[in-house]
Amino acid sequence: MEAATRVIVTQGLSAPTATIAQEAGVSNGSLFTYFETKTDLFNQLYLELKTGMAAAALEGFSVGSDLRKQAFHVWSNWMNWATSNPEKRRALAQLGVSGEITPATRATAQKTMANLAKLMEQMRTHGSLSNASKGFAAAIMNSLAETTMDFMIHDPANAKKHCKIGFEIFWRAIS
Amino acid sequence: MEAATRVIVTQGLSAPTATIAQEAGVSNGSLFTYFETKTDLFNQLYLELKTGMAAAALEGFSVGSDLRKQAFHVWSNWMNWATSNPEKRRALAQLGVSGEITPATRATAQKTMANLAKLMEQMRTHGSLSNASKGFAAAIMNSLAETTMDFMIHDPANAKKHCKIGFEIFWRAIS
Amino acid sequence: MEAATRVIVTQGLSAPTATIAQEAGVSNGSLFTYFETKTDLFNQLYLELKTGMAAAALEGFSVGSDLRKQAFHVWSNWMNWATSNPEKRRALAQLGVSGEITPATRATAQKTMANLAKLMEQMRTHGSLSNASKGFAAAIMNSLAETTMDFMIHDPANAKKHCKIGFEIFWRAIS
Amino acid sequence: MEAATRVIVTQGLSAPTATIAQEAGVSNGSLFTYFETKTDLFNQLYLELKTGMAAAALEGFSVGSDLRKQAFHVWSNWMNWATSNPEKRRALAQLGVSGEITPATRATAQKTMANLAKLMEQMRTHGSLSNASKGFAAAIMNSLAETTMDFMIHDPANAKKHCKIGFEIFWRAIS
DNA sequence: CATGAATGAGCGTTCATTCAT
DNA sequence: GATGAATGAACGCTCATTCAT
Repeated sequence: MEAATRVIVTQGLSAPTATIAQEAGVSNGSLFTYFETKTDLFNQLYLELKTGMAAAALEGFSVGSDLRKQAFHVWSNWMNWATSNPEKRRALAQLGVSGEITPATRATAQKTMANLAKLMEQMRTHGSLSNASKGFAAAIMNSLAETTMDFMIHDPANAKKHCKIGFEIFWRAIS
Repeated sequence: MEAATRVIVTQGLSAPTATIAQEAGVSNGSLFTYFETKTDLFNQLYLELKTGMAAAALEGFSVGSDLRKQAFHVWSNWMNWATSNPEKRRALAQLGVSGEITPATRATAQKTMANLAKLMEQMRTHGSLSNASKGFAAAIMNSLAETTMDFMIHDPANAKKHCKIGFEIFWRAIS
Repeated sequence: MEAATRVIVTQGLSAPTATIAQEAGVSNGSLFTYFETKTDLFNQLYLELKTGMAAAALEGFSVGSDLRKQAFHVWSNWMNWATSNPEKRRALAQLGVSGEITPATRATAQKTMANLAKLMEQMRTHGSLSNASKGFAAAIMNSLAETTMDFMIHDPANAKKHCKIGFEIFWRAIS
Repeated sequence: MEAATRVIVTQGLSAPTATIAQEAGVSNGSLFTYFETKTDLFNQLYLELKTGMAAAALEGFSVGSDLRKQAFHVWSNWMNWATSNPEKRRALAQLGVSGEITPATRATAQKTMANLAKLMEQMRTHGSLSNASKGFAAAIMNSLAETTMDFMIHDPANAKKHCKIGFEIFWRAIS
């Protein structure tokens, strides 16, 4: 999985399976002992990365009274994960738009983000997004987070500043 | 170009050039009379789509006193273009993340969006994004617009509603 | 023809017909007004070059008493042609080994060299090659001449010296 | 290699790699397991054939007092190799003029012929070619040998006679 | 289970040739 | 006769996948 992540980042999804196997230190044939097809590998990887991302975002999360504090906690975790794992993030992004990921995989991935979704839903109902649909609100929040990550990774010198400004925009947009 | 757009949407960027040629009603060889390579085709298409999108967004735009009105005009145009040309939008999205588009093409494309960028910059300096960098602000605006488009296309029944809500979020985020 | 000669020398026989047409200043289609196929062009060119070479070699040739003088006259002419027309020579060489030249063309080409063949035959019968077959003797003479040409063209500074030494070897070999 | 030799002789260097693979009894893809490119195959084959030829020519060669005997020994070996391996010889000839053989390959091939070159050089310095350059002398000797081979293969009935006459011409030319 | 050679379908691109204008 | 766009067969090469060892 790690090898695949690295290779996808540097070579894209069209990278030969042989390259991934080599990067992982196994023979090209062995790769197919663990993954039936290349697509299967991609789906498993997508799931693993997404799950890892969700777990990281929710780490240390506890339901509390102050929604803004909860939100900022998760936001920080998320940004932290992104800046600490830029490769995973890029691989995940590539996989997400690739057309190789089955609806089933996407659905499973959604489930691992259930708690995140719950928090978002809370924010939606308590703020100005209440008349937006659930999915729309979540997508908006997600896109603001992703954009912030992009800039934190792209411009690490000002990462902290971007993180803070990003959250402020986020909060203003939804509250 | 139209054929390529259609094929990219249904089959992705890895679609055979022969398929694109067939869709265009010409022989596989003829495709290379017009485009030196597949990559060249993709770059030209990207430019055309992006230019078309920018032109659509700015149609009927005139500098006025009320920034919100200007913004809403462009927003509406943009959403209109997206819902009227969902295929172009999807193809453009795929091309944009593909790694096939050269920096030169991206730069040229940026130029066609100069007026859009100017408007965004105005909004940034006159609102709460003034301490965000220019690029960051533009990316935020763009991502909100893209997310809104997604939902308008995905859920056409409520397109108008999404459009309006999207703009409100947008305006709240930046003002 | 001239264009084809130039292109063959620089690009080889696999050069596109379009390139030859361009070099000749006509459209790719026009080439096929004059030559039915690429192979046809090659055959006609081969014939023209070979004929030209033979004519050059025999220029000013007159039957006389001294065989050595006659031989040297032809030899000099031949070497002169080769050094003055290195491109023609190289093109001719490429065509000769190409498998594109039909037996018919080769036969016709032979006929244009009839006088040269006659002289060679005279030399054979009057020297030590008399017990060699006619074709063998001619091939030997030819190969010595070709080798000498190669070195005259390759090392133009010593062209004259190579020419003289080559002839001496030639004369020693056959007399 | 053998398959390639056979195919080159019958179809030329422009023969499809698939044909060579088929002739070798492997799939078209497998060919590229052994040779990175078609050009690479040609270069390796050239080297193998040239090395084989040199080895055959020098077989049983020992430095002795009589230069003529040494020369005739090598000459006989060489002619023998040529008549026993007409396909190899034709393939080698085609490869040699093809422009696909890199200077590096040619240089390596030269090294395998070092002993042959040494013998030729001895003959040059001890005979009438002493005022010819080293390369020129070698080329002359080579061309006489090649011409003789051609006729031995072309007219097998008189092969022995051609061989003997060829050597006599050769010896007369250089001594 | 690991290996890596073998497979062969598939793709981007080329180019001799045609033919409507 | 000249043009050059159109054609489509052909080719070199790649790579996901298989399978004997």
